Parts: sequence; C-alpha cells; structure tokens
Amino acid sequence: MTDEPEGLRALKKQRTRQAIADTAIGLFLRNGFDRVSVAEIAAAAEVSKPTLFRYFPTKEELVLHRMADHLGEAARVVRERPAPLTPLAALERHQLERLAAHDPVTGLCEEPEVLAFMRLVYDTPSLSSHLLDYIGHDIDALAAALAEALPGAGALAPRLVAVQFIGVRQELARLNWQRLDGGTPVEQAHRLAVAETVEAVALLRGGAGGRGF
Amino acid sequence: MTDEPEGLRALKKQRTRQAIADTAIGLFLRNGFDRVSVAEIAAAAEVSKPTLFRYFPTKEELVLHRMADHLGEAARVVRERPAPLTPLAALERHQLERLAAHDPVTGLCEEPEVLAFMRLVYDTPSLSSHLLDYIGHDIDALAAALAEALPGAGALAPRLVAVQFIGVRQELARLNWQRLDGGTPVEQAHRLAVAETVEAVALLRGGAGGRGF
DNA sequence: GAAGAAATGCAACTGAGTAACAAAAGTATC
DNA sequence: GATACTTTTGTTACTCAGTTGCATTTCTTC
Repeated sequence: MTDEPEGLRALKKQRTRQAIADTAIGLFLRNGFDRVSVAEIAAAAEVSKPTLFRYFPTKEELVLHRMADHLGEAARVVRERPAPLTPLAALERHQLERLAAHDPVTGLCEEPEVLAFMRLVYDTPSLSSHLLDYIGHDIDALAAALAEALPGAGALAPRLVAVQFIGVRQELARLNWQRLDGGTPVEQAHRLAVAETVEAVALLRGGAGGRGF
Repeated sequence: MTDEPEGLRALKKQRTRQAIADTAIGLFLRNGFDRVSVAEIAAAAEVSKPTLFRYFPTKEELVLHRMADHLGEAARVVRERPAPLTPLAALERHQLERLAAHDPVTGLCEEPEVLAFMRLVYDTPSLSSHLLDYIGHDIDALAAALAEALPGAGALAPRLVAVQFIGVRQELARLNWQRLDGGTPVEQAHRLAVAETVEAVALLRGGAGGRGF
C-alpha cells in the first residue's frame, strides 16, 4: 500500500509530521482555528516555522490532510465493483457499508473527537472552503472512472453524474454530522442516514421529474 | 432595484469603488493575479491600502464581486416562474435564454475581455476556490426556493436537487468557456451548449438509471 | 458658515508563507 | 570506525495580505 522507505531518517520524518499535526489539531480544537498562529504551533511542536511548512504546505492542510486518505474512494469503488453491479449500485452499497461501520467520512461517527473535528472543519470558513477543493479532485476521479465504466456514454454524462453524486454524498455527510452534533442518538441518526442514502440514490437513478421538479 | 442613496458622497464612493476594481482587474489581466500586490493596486488607483480594503474585504473580491450580481438568480427564476411551468422547466428555459443572449454567466460569451476574465478566474486557484463559496450560497437559495415550490417534497429532495442543478450548471459554463477559449466558433459552441443543456436537464429529470449508471 | 458625521491617509502592526545560508544529523564507502 | 555525501533542520530576514488607531480631510446639515 504505502511505501515505507525504511531507515531511521524516514521514521523520524513520520514522527515529526504526526507530532506537528497532532499538536496543531489539539490547539485548534482548544482555541479555534483562527486564534492559533502557526508560530505557536511550531513552538508547541518544538519545531521551527520553516520546518512546519516543509511538512504541510498551508495552515489548512494541518487539518485537512486527515481527509485526504479517502480521496478517490468513489472512483475506486466504481472501478473495483463486482461484475453484475452498476456503478450507482456499487456506490450505494459501499456507502451503506460505510454508514454501518460508522465511518467518519459519512459524517455518522459518534466519537467525540471526531465530532469536534468535523465541527472545526464545518465551522471554519477557510477550512470548509479548502475542503471543496478536495471534493473537486474527487469529482474528477469519479468522472474518469464512470467514463471508463460506460464507454458508450460520451464525456458529458459521466462528468455530470459525478458532480451530482459527490455533491449529494457531501451534503448527506454534513447532514449526518449535524444531527449527531445536535444530540440525535446514533441509532436513530443511522436509520435516517440509511433511508436518506437510499432515497438520494433513487433520486439520482430515477430523476427528479417524477417528483414534481 | 439598487438603492441610490444620492448625494455627492455616495457618488464618489461608487466612482472610487469602480476605479479600484477596474485598476485591479486590469493589472491582474496584464500580469496575473499572484504577481500583482494589493499595494500596487492601491498605488495605481491612487488610494491608500486601508481604503482599498474598506471597499473590498479581500484581494479575491476585487475580481469576484463582478459575479455576485447573478447570485440567487436560479432561486428567483423558480419563484417567479409562470404557473404552468415546473421548476426544472423554468430553469431550463431561463438557461436557454441566457445562452441565446450570450450572457457571460453561461460561459458562452465571445467578448475577448470576458474570455480573458474567465480565464483569470479559472486559472487562478485561489479565485476558483473562492468562486465555490459563492456557488454554495446559490445552492442554499435555490434549495429554499424549491422547498417553497414543492411543499410536499420534504427538506431533503429540494436540497439535493439544488446541489445537482447548480453543480451541473457550473460544469456546463466551464465547458462553454473552455471551448470558446480553445478557438471553437461561437455559433458552433452555442449549438453544442444548447444540446448539452437540454441533455443535462433531461438527465436531472429522468435520472441516470436508464443510461446504465 | 459652523457643528457633526463619514471617508481617507498614515504609520505601525499581526500573521501566513518563503528564501538563503549555515549547522547538524543520517547514510554510505572505504 | 573515520570520511565524504546527502538530507533535514534552525536562524534570520524577508514579502505580502489584511488590520488598527489616530489625525486629517471632505461632505452633509442646520
């Protein structure tokens, strides 16, 4: 999976990177993103400011890199789907599985640290703004995978479907988090999330026309 | 429409604002967004730096405020649609009208300054990133209008349809611009844009299921 | 025309991000 | 195990976006 170039040097790099990110997120959660300076973070992590920026290109990346792992997940799901499944069916199944596992990417995770982390991202404009950039790459990847899966569909439809699916997925994740953060019990939130996911995919599959739109 | 609080003071304010924005965009088009500092802009516009920031909250706004006029247009179209039209039908008709008028918002405008302006926005990461924030507000407004138009639809479906429509509209606009910027003649680009708009709305209305997704 | 309000300029500041260069630490070679 | 080489780090100083406080000018109002 991930290259482990081994050696003492690489090990220390990983540790430093982890230490910086942990320190930063800890401070952000305690005091708010805008009220912590990178200089403070660097000092708390016992590292100089230039070093900090050698590990993370921007202040926002200190937070958002944790979400980068799941980038391109939708595209992978489409590519690796078993033969009988349509792309949308595979995406739906995968999404339901992630919901059942209470995976943070779905927004449905009751862990207090995760909830606080998501609140940090959603409540900080510069973070949620940057998050949209990530999502853009996700759309690109999914569009490519869809075009590959349906060679006869042209270039436009896959792109549009990718925009729609990723947009909807993101919207549902935000909704899931909002409910949990608002105090809704997990089991209830999970039932709602499942129902909404099924409804959303049905909407994507069957269109909005039949519903009066 | 727009308040005109009259008076010599208000007039000068409008003029100053216009002068600052024009100066800034001129410099950006000439040298690139990242290679012009706000200090330069302020100097060229014969204004101090704090004054510049009293008119525009960020460097990006100097460019993007020109797109703010059309914010909430989709929501308005839905609210003011004539009785027999469904929301999607009204949005489609309006979009086709804007295309016929070669309205810059559609991306289909051959004016060299407009083309260059859009290139500036699309090719500058911090600008296209900020543009997404605008679009977010557009989605919110359309979601509200759709929920109003279909009281029985619940809260979820209107939101999802809004996400889908605005996302798709944006994608098509980018495509239109790319073609014109790449040298495609306007008439041809217009025909393609019309066809794609119709196809996109058909996709939204009828769903992706029937197309193998 | 004078009093009050609003807009501007000036100077100095904070905070993100970068560049140059020197010091230190890890790796490889004999 | 010392030596030469490469990578990582710290220090200092810088650029640039955006802000603040205060004095000054400019418009409005009476």
